[in-house]
Amino acid sequence: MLSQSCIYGIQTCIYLSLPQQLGKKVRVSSIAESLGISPTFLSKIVFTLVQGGVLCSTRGANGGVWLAKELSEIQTLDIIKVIDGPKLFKDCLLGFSGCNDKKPCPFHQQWGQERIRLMAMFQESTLDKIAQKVNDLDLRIQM
Amino acid sequence: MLSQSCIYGIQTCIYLSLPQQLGKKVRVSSIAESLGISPTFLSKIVFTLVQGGVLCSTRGANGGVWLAKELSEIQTLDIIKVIDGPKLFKDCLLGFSGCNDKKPCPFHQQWGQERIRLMAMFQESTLDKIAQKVNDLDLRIQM
DNA sequence: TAGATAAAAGACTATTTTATCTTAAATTAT
DNA sequence: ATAATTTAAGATAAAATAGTCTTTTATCTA
Repeated sequence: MLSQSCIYGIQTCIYLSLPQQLGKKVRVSSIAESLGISPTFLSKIVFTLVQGGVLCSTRGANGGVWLAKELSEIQTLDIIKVIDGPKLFKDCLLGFSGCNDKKPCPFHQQWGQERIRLMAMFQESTLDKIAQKVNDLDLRIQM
Repeated sequence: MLSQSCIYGIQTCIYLSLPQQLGKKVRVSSIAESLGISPTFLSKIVFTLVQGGVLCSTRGANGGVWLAKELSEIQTLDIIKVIDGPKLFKDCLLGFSGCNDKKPCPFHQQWGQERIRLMAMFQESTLDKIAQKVNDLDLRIQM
């Protein structure tokens, strides 16, 4: 469904949305430690998110990364598109390159509907709503 | 979403469901040629489906493979579970191993609902319905 | 200005997935 | 029986994904 890199990217953005981190510059190494991810691997994913306009970063002492926009303006869908690309929401489920509305594969219609629902789920899941949910339920970000 | 092997497996089963092939023993090599897949790669996927009870096979001259059950008794979900396993319908979307109803991740509730819809789609898509659809619309199985 | 810090970049390794090539085993037909 | 055929099996290769290690570059602080 989502690549491991994408999962780490979403986890990172959720982590940066929590009150403890929000508005601060956070070191990639401390994110990696909190989430139990390899620091250098995460730094590549973070850089992808920086290039994609989801995060900002600065180097050097007291450097770190932070969310590039307001929580309400970052959708989970943005993160997925930056890391995994749009293929999940574009490609034919059965891999037929010629599949389209006029020449649909057997799943075209139904998968089209489900895909819209999935996209809506990821669009509506903005970081403010996710952070709220995490706090309300006292969730821990943990593997 | 689905692995390439799983896509090939589903394509193969659909191919075997069409009137031209139904009830016959079909050589893997001719399936592979029709679908544009590497014959030896497909033969491994086919063997997985044989072991999983979806297909039957016999070796030797005039050998080949065929569907192990009635079209109405083979769900796309069966094929997916045999090839990709149940992880799509079990694992936490965000990769949290401790995610469950009592300690849900931020997507647990919504993803749970979408996952049920996806499972239903793959359950309801039995090979008879798919074959019917392919014939009604004069679809070609083509890449 | 110098040293410390932390992201960026590059080279490298490991694992999984996808795919190919060759050989073995089973079945049929002659 | 023997030869031809076809799946099964095994070894190998290529590509994508996941992950590590080292060096470079930018930034802050003393």
